[in-house]
Amino acid sequence: MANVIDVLKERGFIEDMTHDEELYGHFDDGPVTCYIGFDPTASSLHVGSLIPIMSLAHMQREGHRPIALVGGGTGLVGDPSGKTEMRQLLTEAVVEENAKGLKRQLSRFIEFGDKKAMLVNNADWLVPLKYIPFLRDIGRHFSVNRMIKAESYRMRLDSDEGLSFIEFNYMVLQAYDFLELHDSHGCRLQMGGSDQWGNIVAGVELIRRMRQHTAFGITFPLITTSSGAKMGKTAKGAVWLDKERTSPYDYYQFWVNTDDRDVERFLALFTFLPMDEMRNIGGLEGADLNVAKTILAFEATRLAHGREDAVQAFHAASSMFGARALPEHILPSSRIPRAAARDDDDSSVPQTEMPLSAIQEGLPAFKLFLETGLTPSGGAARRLITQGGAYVNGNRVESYDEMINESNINDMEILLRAGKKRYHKIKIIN
RNA sequence: GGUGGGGUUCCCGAGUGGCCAAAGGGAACAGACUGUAAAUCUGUCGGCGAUGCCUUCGGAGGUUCGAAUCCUCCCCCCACCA
Repeated sequence: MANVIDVLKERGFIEDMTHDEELYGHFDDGPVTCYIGFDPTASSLHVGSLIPIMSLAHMQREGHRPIALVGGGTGLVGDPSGKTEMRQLLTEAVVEENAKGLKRQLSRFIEFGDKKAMLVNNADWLVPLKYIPFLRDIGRHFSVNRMIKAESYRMRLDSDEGLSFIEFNYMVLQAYDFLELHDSHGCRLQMGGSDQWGNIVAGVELIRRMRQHTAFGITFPLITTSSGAKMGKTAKGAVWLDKERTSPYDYYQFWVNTDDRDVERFLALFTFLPMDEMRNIGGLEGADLNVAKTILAFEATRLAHGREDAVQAFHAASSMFGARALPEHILPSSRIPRAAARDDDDSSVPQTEMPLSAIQEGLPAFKLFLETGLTPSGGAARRLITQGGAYVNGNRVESYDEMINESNINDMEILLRAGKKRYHKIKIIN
């Protein structure tokens, strides 16, 4: 079996790691327990968390045991790492609620259960901590001189905002988490984003000092798009893994719109397709890359939402943007339905229902765009139409007060389009 | 506790009585070009069934024909001093 470190390295997951040689050996010695912490700051994870999630999934696939740690306790404190502003502190109730959603989403990627992956919540051991004993046992191993030099505090120490004492403690608590998991589950590897380096190393050192054990750390690169933006942000905000917040259709669209230059890298990071198949697509150019994007979008959507939703999103895309031939030899391991590239199933295109009577009365086009949410305000709808970006059933709307009525209904539907690629269907009901 | 500097539209940031729905930049949106890509150029970018009306410049009052701009009180942030 391949060493997971090689797998992760090859796929682009590793930015940095502590003691490489020994870490390799650690994995050769048998199943390894490793952990990653997730902030329960929101009730859903977003694509920004996909790197850690996928890395845990790879761990599990290679026979190791991943632990997903929900930061129910540290979430009450707030991690200042790499943040310019102090976090809003969370209440315990909110954290608990968010932790539930987190587990549900992680379950799509990782299998939890006996001898499998585990989910722990650090509130369980952090909340009951007693201040004085904690300071005496743990606190004394930390040098303030060193801490204030840590990169993770630098930004805040230099800024006008400053760093509050509660946040200053974050590193110590996270180090303690690592120690706790080391003691209770023999966990000797922590992974995390590159902004977590300081926190991870703090844990590694704490374990060495208190237990005389070597522990390890791996950090992931910050994934940015080739155009330089932080990945996973769109106009509407974060791209969520929760389908109530980001529909499978929108999720699929997010991936299809990947920058040319990112396709190969993203396939490696966000799908499980074998690496040797990816080398072929390095040769693809221009429009041919869209095949690879289609498969990337399909696979990513399948992982997050399941095959059925992925197929639907794929069909909807074919229906709206045109079906595309998907040659067998490109990424052959993908189970995307290649031959049956149907373009008649647009059921996952965003839609709203509207009573027939409302249409019979007729209403100006800009109202329709406003009511479907394609534009945030009436003014924006007027602007869109004035600038020539609004379409009804494929025909450009010429003026914002153009009346829409029964004559625009096809098959009990009206298809609206805003700009080049935002579609919305109106279902007419009696 | 004292002194000084601040809080402006999504973000940064100009504006110190009318010419201010508020410069400039970023983000975003639309058009052209395209491949549901990038880059580039152009336009838009508070709300409203709209050549006008309404709401906005930390909050509440006040002065004035007129306030983001002046006055009073309050809230919050920062720096230095204690």
